Amino acid sequence: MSNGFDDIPFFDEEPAPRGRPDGPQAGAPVPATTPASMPASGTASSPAAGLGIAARAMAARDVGRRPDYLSGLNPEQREAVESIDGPVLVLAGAGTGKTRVLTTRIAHILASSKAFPSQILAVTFTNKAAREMKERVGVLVGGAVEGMPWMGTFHSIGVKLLRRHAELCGLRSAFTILDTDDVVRLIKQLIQADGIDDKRWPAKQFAQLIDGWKNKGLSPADIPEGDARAFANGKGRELYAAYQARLKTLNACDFGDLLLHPIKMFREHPDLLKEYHAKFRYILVDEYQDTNTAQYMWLRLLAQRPKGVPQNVCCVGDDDQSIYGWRGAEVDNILRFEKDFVGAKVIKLERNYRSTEHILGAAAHLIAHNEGRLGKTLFTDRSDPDDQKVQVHAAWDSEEEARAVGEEIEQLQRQTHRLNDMAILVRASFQMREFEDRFVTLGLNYRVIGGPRFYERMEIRDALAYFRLVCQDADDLAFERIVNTPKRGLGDTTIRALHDYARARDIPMLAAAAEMIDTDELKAKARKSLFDVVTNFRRWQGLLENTPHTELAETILEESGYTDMWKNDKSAEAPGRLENLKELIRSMEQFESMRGFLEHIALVMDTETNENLDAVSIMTLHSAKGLEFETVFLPGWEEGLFPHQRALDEGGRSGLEEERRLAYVGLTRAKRRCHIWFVSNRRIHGLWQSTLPSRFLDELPVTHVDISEPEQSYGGYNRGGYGQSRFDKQEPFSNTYSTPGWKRAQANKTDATRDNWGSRSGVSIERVGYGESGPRAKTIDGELIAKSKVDDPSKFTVGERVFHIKFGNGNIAGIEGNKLTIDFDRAGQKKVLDGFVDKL
DNA sequence: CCGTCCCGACTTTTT
DNA sequence: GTCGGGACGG
Repeated sequence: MSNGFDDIPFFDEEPAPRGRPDGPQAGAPVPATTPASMPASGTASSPAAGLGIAARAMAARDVGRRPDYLSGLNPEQREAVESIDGPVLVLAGAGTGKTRVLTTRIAHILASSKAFPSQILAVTFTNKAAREMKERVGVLVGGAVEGMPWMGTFHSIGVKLLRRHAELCGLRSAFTILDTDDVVRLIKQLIQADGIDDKRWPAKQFAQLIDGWKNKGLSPADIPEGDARAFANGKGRELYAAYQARLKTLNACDFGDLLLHPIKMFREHPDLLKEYHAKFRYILVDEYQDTNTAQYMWLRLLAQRPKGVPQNVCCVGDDDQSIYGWRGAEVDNILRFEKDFVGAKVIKLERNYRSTEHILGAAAHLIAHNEGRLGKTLFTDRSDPDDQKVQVHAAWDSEEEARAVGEEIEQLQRQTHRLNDMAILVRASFQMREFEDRFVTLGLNYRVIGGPRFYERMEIRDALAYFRLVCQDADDLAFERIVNTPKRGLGDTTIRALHDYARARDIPMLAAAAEMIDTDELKAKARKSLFDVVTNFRRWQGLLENTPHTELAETILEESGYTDMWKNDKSAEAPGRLENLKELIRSMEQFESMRGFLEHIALVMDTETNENLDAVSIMTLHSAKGLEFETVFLPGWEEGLFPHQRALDEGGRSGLEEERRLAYVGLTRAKRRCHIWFVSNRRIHGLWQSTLPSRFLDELPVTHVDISEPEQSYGGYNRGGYGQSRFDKQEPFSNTYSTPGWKRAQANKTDATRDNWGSRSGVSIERVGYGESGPRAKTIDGELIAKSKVDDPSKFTVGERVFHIKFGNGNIAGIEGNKLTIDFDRAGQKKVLDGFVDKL
């Protein structure tokens, strides 16, 4: 995937600033001496002098004694921590102590008095990671974390910069952050306003397009002509520009803008950028493999230094765990680090402290199938004959899979393993349901991580719209959301009239409403309702500064009739919604103002889980990154699901490699036990499909993997079901997809994609004994391949009548190796492995 | 203005 | 198969 860097003007085309920027800027204090020459003992010139007494005591204590935080680090980790000056790339494999290195490094910088806490820029991807970093740095350096305002996600730091300098980007400081939902609604309005058919050109799709452009750091003028023409009868660029203009009038930003505005601002105001150069003495970036182009540009701007001054940038990441390519992450960023930051030191962390040698061996062998990696090999000293190999299990269908996993979990539980130490990691969230159903039946505690989020609930979004409009009366999206919620007799007609009036005069809708009630353009009833709405909002806005925000929030929800609306609602969900609203108000307490709260809610989307309950975790592989469990279950290793068909169709080879990395992430979450499952039949989109084992199973090394025989299941490979996926050229799911998108994808399928399905002909094949008396499995270079019948002549003939346990009777329409194409009487045409059908 | 019915989607997901 | 959004009719 090309990222189009060559087209992007980078800062290095501008002259680099020379020498130290002028004296300390407003904001954080700057040490009087250059960091390099600063004495290591706390003197008047050390950062401690500028801090409070507690912090000073802390600093003195840390500086005065031997840094014992360094003990317990292995040599590589230690080097990563101590190489403070100049660019450093830490390639940290799974479970090699990445977070520890990052946090210890911060502690080390502080302890060496090289910078104030406020002079360290530490960026993460997720709030979860930011929180964890904060906690762990806190353990090391105590209260000094409080003085680290620049530790957070790319986006939260972006907001902070933007709030300070909003006017440089044509915004006011109280700007609203729109979430995806708002963005789509807004775009839809624009598409319709332009007279474009919004059926043919869905707003959602365009929102994703814009998101993609923003990920690449492209503003409307920069997008490739082809892209611009490809949407809405060629109006893509105009639409994007109109969208940006609209955001400005709404005094709003989308997530992409939180990065793009600062980039633009820094480029246009080099003096301002210099201030931040002086400020951020040390920059640390976590999960560097997940950065997209915009983040990369942002980072390079901030890391820029005059010639001769070291760029104190430390990026930590793992190219093998890059699983967010689909949302714009550029693995290239990490692969190119040494070129980008001249003189960079690259440190590999390969000693794994998490998993058994079997798990590591399996994971390493699997990931070795990827090209385009920097190449790390994890190792461990840990070797215990009792360690279990990675277990591969077969099941007839997903129901049996869930049942068997449930049994395994109960058995572990009987051996006094805690449920908290177990996780089920799925490829796609629809897989979760079967496990949930099963666990409900069993009475087994579970928690689903990453499900629907609190803030996405209707009542929460409604309430937030009220709050947003009070804080920022240009927020038309909020206005439109709640102007008729609860019902006030302000329907489409009224809203359209308001909208037109507002747009014609370029004023917010709330202001338009205020004006329109004095005209006779609206019916008396609507006018009265609107008058009430406007006076309410004016009053609430008046209360904003001097009323405690939780109290104000309650007032708003009461006076607007919103709580009453749910109190009068007889539906089953109503009490829950009221409860959620209470919860919302409660959660506001920890913020100092309503604005602060709104910002938090826009940026922090995760809901915390109840750690006290002992429960099995169920989550997607994506959300499992960064976590670890004693026992990990990996169900659904079937072609089409994992690797996912769409990843293959749309991503080609790199799509497949990303799926493989996902598998790698899954395996490396396990500390001691790892169970992989595949099934022969899965219901997808409501239809039963016969499936083939994932090619990733073939890529596991025999030495670290056991195949456990299903006792009496239909679909064990004893029946021949565990077929030669390596040689498989069919698309197992193809029969079920009939959507236009799917057909398009099929039509566009490239040869490159095909190749990935293809054989590895030329690789030597040998037969080795497998297990004691179990079935014999083939291996390729020490890999499993399924028991293969590829050489056997088929026992079936075309036209023959056969029976399949799930699909019933049918006629054989074609034979390809051991795969049969069968026209079933009821289920239509399907491809099935011959092991699953019987002659009639 | 509200409710019902039908049609389409349906990988992963942060911010 | 199931859910959600949109269109249309009462």
